[in-house]
Amino acid sequence: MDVVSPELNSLLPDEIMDTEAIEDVPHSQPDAATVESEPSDDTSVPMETDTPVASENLSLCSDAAATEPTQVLTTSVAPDSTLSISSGSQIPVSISSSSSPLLTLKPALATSTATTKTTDSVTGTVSTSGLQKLTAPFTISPANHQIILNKVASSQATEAAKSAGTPPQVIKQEGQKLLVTAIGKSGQPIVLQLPHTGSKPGISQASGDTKAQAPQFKVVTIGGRSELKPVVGSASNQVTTLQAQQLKAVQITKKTPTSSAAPIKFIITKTVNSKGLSPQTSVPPVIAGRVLTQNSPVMPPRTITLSEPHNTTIQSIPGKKIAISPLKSPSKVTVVSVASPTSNTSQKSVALPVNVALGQQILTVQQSTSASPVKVATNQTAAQNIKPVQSVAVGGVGGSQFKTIIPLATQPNVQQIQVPGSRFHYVRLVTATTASSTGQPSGPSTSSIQTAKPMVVSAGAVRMSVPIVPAQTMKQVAPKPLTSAAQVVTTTQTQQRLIMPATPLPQIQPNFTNLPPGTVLAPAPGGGNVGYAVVPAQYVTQLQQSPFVTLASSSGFPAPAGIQTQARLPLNGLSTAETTSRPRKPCNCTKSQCLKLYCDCFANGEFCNNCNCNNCFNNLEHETERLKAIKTCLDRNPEAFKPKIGKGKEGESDRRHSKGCNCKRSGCLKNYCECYEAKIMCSSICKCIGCKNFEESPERKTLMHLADAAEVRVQQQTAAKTKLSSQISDLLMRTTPVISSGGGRLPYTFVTKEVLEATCECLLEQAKKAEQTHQPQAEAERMILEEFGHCLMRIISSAGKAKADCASINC
DNA sequence: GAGTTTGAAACT
DNA sequence: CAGTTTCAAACTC
Repeated sequence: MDVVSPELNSLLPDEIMDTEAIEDVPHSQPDAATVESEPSDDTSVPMETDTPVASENLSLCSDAAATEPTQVLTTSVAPDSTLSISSGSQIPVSISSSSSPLLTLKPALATSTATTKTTDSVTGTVSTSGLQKLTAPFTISPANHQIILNKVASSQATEAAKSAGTPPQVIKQEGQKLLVTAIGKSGQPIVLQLPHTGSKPGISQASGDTKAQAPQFKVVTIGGRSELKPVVGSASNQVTTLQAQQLKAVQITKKTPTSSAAPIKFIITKTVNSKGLSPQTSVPPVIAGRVLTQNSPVMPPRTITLSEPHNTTIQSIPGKKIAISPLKSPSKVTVVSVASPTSNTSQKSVALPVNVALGQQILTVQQSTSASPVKVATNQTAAQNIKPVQSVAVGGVGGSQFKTIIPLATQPNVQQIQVPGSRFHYVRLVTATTASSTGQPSGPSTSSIQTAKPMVVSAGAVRMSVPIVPAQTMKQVAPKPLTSAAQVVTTTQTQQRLIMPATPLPQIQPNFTNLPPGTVLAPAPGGGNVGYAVVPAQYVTQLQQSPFVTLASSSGFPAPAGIQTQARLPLNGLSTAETTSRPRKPCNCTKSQCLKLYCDCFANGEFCNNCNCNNCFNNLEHETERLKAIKTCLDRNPEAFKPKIGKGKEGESDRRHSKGCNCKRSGCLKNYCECYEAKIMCSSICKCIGCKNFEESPERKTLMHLADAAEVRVQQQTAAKTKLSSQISDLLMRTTPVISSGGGRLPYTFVTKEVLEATCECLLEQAKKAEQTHQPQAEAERMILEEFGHCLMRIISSAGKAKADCASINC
């Protein structure tokens, strides 16, 4: 779907063009031709919050205090149009913020015209302040799912938008509008437009009511086939002019037509609009919604236009566009935050690059495998005006990553970090420190800005760890058909790697191309305006006590198991249980501040935790320094954070060191050698001297045998002990009544045949160990006796404990 | 636990 | 790119 004309596309900054498809939704003027089932204005049944929701429900809810300005957006969708990810299934999508009631999009049965009537379509309450939780319960089809959350901060333009070419407006953070769009049946793109009611002068509009009115709109296309011609973006119709409108368009195409397994992209857009929501206004800002149906006979793409009328002002939409990299992953969740221009700012049609300096708020994580291209165009303004946004990407296909977003104490702004050639999309969240300079601070909106909290992706207490599939290519690539379902959950090969701190260092944009997957967004406590930091996924476990941003499904809406259980997904090839249970080896750095690759923690992309290091800077409190260090390392070696051990040449199944070792004295048979440490043999790329770490090496074989024997012994010993413990426990369970009734038994009472056998196994293992290590007889006896003592102690301890337990039970 | 050895990382 | 220095882990005693 080509929502964006080539010209507009060309205007997009290259940094953000790594998206497979970027759709530009220019002036929003839904063309009648594009909208098939577009009723007249009178008949339009817009999105009303009161409207009984059809099976599909998209709601953004916040717990925000009533005092804070909020918007509730409700969208009604034509009955035939389905807003469900999987066929027929309900897809409630709710974004709730704790601070304030949020936006709710309810697809209604009636189709709404694109008109900008205030009463039409979507009404929303947006609270700009307070921590916002975003709950996105949704049904994800097992296969390619994408969820995109867009948070757009828009302010009502106090004045009519100036003609195109005027300088871009400054975004004022006074309120937020949250638009949630989701779901199209397979092959049916859904476009959500939010035109502003206010008329825009100076905008040439070919036709349509909505043209003049919609200063701000959002277009979200979901599920549309890639090959389908985009409903929006055609020259004649639809939402077109960027100049007059604050535009955010997200288009997702779904190639797989029908099956539930078909890739589904779910887009949630949240717009922050503070101004329009003045408390005095009796009528809450209304967003007119329109459902547009494409001509496609079989899988008609649908366009839902949500127009948000601004009674007082017209929002000019600068040409700023944020292109979100194409979603290759079958499923993904992306949150995009865009600050809407303030009222006074002039409109600018020029597409502005999304970059850190501009303070754009885009958080996108995208997977490459899924075919459907996604384009997102958004308005963006100065960073200080941007509202915090958190995005979680759920990637499905292999190489997926876990990302966890942790809310910051202060509202962060999302900034997209461009990593040329990177498979990943990085987003930096920067806390907005100041209110919008240009915007007219309305009472409620202004206060809300200060109190605005980062939007939390889920309301539940569930810690979110979402696998993210890296975008494979930076260039626009024709979407590939999604293949299998349930990839989201299963195919994660995560590795803990650092990404980037949220420190506002526009100049620092390290090349993360080679960063391994597995990242976490975490708050940067000491980071001042640092909103979020990308931290190793493992570090999330360190922060379990802290409030996490969670992505949870509503109670009534069973989220995919993968999402809720992502924290348990494999990490670095190991299950979470393994990774968590096996503590990372603490570092002992003293001089490097743990900001050089000398530090294993840093090299592995981990924060130091429970280490013995001195003057450690590898933590959230030193995000700035850490970021610089990361950049330095990447500048020196772009692959610095890549795993050193990778696959060998094509056709080779053995792993091998990416650079090879340089050992000179160790013979590559000690852990000094990275190859040996990784339990791999040296290869031709190694520069080692006197290497003995090769296949036929007798020394190596000997070492390996010893190591294997030791490992076996350990395992056997562990098993024996486990068995002993279990048998003791079992015995205690059986003897409990005796104890309770008899008033106590001596420990030897518990030495049954089973216990005795287990004890003997332990002793035998100890004897074998002594024998294999060629211990003298005295030493062997000592080891055996020592083990025997341990066994006895365990028996006695268990017996005593059981006795105590029984006593307590009797009491 | 202190000291030594080692090789990767960092530096020149 | 090569040589040197720095650094922290691995190892030894």
